[in-house]
Amino acid sequence: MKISTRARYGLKAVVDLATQYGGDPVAVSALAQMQGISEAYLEQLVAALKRAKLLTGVRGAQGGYMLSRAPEEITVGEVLRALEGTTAIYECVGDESFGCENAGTCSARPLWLKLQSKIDGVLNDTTIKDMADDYTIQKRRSE
Amino acid sequence: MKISTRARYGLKAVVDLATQYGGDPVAVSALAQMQGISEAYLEQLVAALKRAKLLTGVRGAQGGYMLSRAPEEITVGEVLRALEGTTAIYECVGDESFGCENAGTCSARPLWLKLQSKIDGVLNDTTIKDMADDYTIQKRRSE
DNA sequence: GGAAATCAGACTAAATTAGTTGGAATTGAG
DNA sequence: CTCAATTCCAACTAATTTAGTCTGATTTCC
Repeated sequence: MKISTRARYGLKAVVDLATQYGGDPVAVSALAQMQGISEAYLEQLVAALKRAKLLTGVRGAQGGYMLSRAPEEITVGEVLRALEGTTAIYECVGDESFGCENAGTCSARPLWLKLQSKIDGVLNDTTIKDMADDYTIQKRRSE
Repeated sequence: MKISTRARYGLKAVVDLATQYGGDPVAVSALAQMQGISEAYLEQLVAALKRAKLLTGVRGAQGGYMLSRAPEEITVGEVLRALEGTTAIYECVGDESFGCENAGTCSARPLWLKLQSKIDGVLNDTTIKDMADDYTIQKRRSE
């Protein structure tokens, strides 16, 4: 039940963009440097976020990426869905009501559903602004 | 953030054993048949549950496995930890306080911690008896 | 003694995740 | 006008994890 590096790097990038919200676009190279990861890899992740319309790209020199909406209007759940496709821990409890013929007699399903709803609760309730704020507080503490 | 088949098959087996609690040991072959999966594979999972002392094995003919404790005294969290090693979605929020040097400035960590505690809440609070009961209700409905 | 079972562990196959590579298209700055 | 900085696109490779098989030894009831 691990979280992928995709999700972690991507989410962190969104939070980093949130701290620059309202300013100039930020290049992927800058975002990659902040996290100490490969620019090419992060580019891929950022592209997925753009496809989901969470980010807006500005092409050409001095270009980069910006949040499409205010940090308080983007939830962590949206970001993870853009990066991982779904937040479902198991197909049979996903959004797209995948029809499992045993759904009626499966003893584990009620648990997976319960767990899933708790998870989605946290994810859909936490915004990027919440995360950016936590970050700022922690940064201040460590200085 | 998927749940492995290991976890699903193993947990289901524990629930199946719960419905026989107090009776004779149940052979892996019988458990495997109930789920329609390979006996050899399930044997592996059951062995992990035995190592964690959740199940007790009875060797020899007429042998099999039994729950070591009453269904209401085994939590889903224990079962998953036995099968998957941990329930941590990411090392840095696991039990074994893995020391990440960036813990102080990592903007994502508070989220992972929050999510992790919700997840553990559900898992440690749901017992095998709860699951077995859900199963019985569902079975009755579908008959 | 033989059949039914656990127990043990190495092995293989499949799938997923992580990351790289190469290059085309766009655009601001000089 | 041209060049450097950048997004954008897609196919490729490598690494890791998960799923599942195979073989065989050991124990114990009948």
